[in-house]
Amino acid sequence: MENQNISDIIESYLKQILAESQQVEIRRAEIANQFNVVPSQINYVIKTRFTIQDGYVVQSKRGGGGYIRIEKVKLLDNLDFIDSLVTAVGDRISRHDSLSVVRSLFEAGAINRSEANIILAAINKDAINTGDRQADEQIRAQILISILNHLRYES
Amino acid sequence: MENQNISDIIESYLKQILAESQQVEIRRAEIANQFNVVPSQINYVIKTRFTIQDGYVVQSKRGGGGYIRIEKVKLLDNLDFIDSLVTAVGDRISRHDSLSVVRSLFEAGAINRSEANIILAAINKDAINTGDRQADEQIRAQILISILNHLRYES
DNA sequence: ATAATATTAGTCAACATTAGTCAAGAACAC
DNA sequence: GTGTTCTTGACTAATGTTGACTAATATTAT
Repeated sequence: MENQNISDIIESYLKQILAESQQVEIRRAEIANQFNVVPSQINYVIKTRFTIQDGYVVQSKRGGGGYIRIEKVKLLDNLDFIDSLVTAVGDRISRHDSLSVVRSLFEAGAINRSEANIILAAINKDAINTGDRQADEQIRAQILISILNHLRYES
Repeated sequence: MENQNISDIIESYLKQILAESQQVEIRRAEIANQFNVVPSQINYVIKTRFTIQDGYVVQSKRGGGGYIRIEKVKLLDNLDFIDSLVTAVGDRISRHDSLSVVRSLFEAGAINRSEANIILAAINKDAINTGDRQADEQIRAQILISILNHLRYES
């Protein structure tokens, strides 16, 4: 049933480690070799699956002894956390990134599963579809920010 | 029963799988090839025969390892009620009228207070404000309908 | 110390691989 | 005949893969 591409597999591998450890440190070339992909694909995986919206912070160093370190971010108290999400949303946000925001809210305990699902219904493609992508991304951002601001005092 | 068109046949094929499994995941091109139709016909079949009214939720992903996943969901017993609200919302809805819709949902027990508040945050003036009143009313309608459709089933 | 070289990771654009949309015409039902 | 449903394909969009080139850091040679 699971029809996975290699990026998904690498993502799973890293998240499996992160499930038991606060952080994971890799050598890019080594992982690339292990999964038989070009090194830059590791950057792609990180860029698309380990963003701050997803709750990860990435640090790296080049040169001899270089590394990429992925750290699962500790959720601050709710207010700072919501601030950081508001910043992350900004003036406009893609559908993909907005999913990460909702997931982060859920994982932080700011919303429960049914609340998350309602928010997802409010920002999905059926809900926001004016025909102008940029307009859609702006509306999506405004809705998310309105909800985030509501969550500031509700919770 | 005799003269089934190809869309009906593809529908049967998928529903046969769904009779034994909660969900089915396909590669569009593969199924199209199997039934000797163009890929977009699969979209047609899904759009006309696997709607939320029928009790199906569809998700998909493009790119390498892409898929279309059809999930059979358990519909709740509030369908007529939801239908009536969807009709009431229509193509566009004023802010004032949308408050009534949310109130109805709350009073019917379809949502609790914090869910209601999230929905209100999603459709209030801060959230939806393009400068064009008619556009705002259309967006508000789409968001509400998307949420209403979500409330049809257990998730 | 400084320069040269080696060893890492980062960026970006081209290409590949999927699914989605839309509108025109065909087939069908009445 | 008319209106609806079905079929098709051209075009679009999203996502993934690859490799050439760049940048940063460490190590070695002088």
